[in-house]
Amino acid sequence: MIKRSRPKDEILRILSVPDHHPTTEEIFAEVKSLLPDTGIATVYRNLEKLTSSGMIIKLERGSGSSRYDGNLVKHDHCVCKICGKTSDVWLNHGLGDKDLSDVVPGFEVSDYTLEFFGVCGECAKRKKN
Amino acid sequence: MIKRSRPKDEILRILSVPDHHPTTEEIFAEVKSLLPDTGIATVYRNLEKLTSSGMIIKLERGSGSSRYDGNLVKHDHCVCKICGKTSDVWLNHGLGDKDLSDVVPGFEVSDYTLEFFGVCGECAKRKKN
DNA sequence: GTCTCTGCAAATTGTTTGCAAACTG
DNA sequence: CAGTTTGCAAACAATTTGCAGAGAC
Repeated sequence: MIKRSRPKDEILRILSVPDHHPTTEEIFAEVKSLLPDTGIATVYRNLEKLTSSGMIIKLERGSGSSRYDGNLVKHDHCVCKICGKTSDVWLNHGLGDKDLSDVVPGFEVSDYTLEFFGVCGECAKRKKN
Repeated sequence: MIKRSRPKDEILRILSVPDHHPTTEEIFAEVKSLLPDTGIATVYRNLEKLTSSGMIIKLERGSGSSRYDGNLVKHDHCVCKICGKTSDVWLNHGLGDKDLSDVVPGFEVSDYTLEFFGVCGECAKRKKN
């Protein structure tokens, strides 16, 4: 059974901002600014609990701190290779409707992740100068 | 300038096996079985060098050791949520042909990753018993 | 009251780095 | 021989865990 707590409420509030995909470190910093004696372990434990109970989505990063998404409606993301900034992408590629179960023979597929990699607007501008 | 070496050659040989996506640890174990005094750092350094020179592809895993792919032809993967086994997926979703540059406005997209998650045949069988 | 959640510190995991010696072209 | 690569050990970064006390239902 999952109980409420101040840190958990704050995390959910932070992740309710549209198109916002903060890293664990960023979430920790924001929670700590409001609840100063929050430990990083609490943030990790809450993010894990919320993810496994399906209330938020974990965006696993290859390197660096994981990011999280509070929007449960299926969509994709684009990730800046330079600063790591992650934004929502709403593309109709048809995968969302497709019956994933027979996409791969002999594999019970239940979900997918589509990520675009590139350079975000700010980093592109910075590179020019 | 990138020079050849026994460990590097072994890594490339291991990754030339079709539909084989070993983790760093697995690659290390296989190289070490042939070249017993290979250090793990050598494997990491070679994988990084081969990846950045475009000779192999790194499959970043959210958790656990990264996997690598020696097949440079663009394709997708499916990943077993239980054992981590990763297999090639050749699907014509049209993304490969699409001009990625205008998939996301204000974002210079240069590449994408599509991964399916589910349960592989072996793990499905094991779960039944 | 019971079971979950918390802060803290220590432990783990996957990866990277500094160094002097060995190897490659 | 100049520049790259190696093994080793130590350093790192992100995350997880053990514990005793505080908090939620």
